[in-house]
Amino acid sequence: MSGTSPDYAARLREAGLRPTRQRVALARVLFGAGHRHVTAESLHAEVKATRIPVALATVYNALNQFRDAGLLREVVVAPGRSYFDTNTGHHHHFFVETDGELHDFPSDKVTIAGLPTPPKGTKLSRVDVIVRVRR
Amino acid sequence: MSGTSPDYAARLREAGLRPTRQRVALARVLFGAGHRHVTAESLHAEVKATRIPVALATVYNALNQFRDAGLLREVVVAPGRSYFDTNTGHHHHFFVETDGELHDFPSDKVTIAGLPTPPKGTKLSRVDVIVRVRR
DNA sequence: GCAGAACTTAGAATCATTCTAAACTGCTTG
DNA sequence: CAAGCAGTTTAGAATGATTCTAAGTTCTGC
Repeated sequence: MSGTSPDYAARLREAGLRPTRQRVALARVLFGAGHRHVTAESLHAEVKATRIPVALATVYNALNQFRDAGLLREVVVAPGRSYFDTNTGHHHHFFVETDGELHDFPSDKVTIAGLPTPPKGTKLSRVDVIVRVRR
Repeated sequence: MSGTSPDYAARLREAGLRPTRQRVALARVLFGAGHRHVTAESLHAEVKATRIPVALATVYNALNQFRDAGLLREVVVAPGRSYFDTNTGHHHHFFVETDGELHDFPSDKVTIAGLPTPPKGTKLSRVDVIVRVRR
């Protein structure tokens, strides 16, 4: 067995989070294989399948903490439907309205020009572009 | 009394909606004065203040119908928070994350170049740009 | 090892939204 | 204009997602 398996505990510690059994399990699923889009429910199901006991509330807690720590980005596409994206770099989204699928696309080629300056007293947080398509 | 007061009943009928007492009351508040951003709750409060009895469920129904009829546009900015915008023309949004305010800005000057083509089998519905800022 | 803080948990609570079933109302026709 | 009926409204229950609570559990530093 064994190649280099990432040290999730260390990753969490760097983010200021205590590496508990369930946070490590969640991190493993989230960051173990390419970029992902998950909901609390879907992630909960996946982690339970690894036979590590995790309460749904813990998944919510962890997702919020990971997001606050910059490990995840939250994408809100439809009312009552919030995805967490493991890709925290610059990129935008396709959202297939008819079946709720979300896909990344890189922002390399995309240029947005002519945005007005933010209202005074505010500073830019980020610009979300969601390309909505339907089947 | 009286200047030219818009005929909301006719407007609703054109949209294929029966002009009932409460739909007319809602339309009056929504379309009576410039562009607006409302939530079901905020609109409900406003209409009740005009002394026309409306149930919250009716406000939800009407907002959904108005949206489907193209009289409104729905903007999803944060989980569990959905706004309806009376401006259905091309424009984008500022969202002040720290206090939940939403502001329009015209898309005249804004150009988005380099968007990839939609996944095959899908057709473009619309492109949302949300500029998130914080105080 | 141990204390204490941080974390997890089951289940209750909350919030926004939708559903249900019954009462009502606008519209069409006679 | 009376009748009838489909389309609407309504209060309240139901749902679904998320958060809170209070109590038990587990990390971490000493």
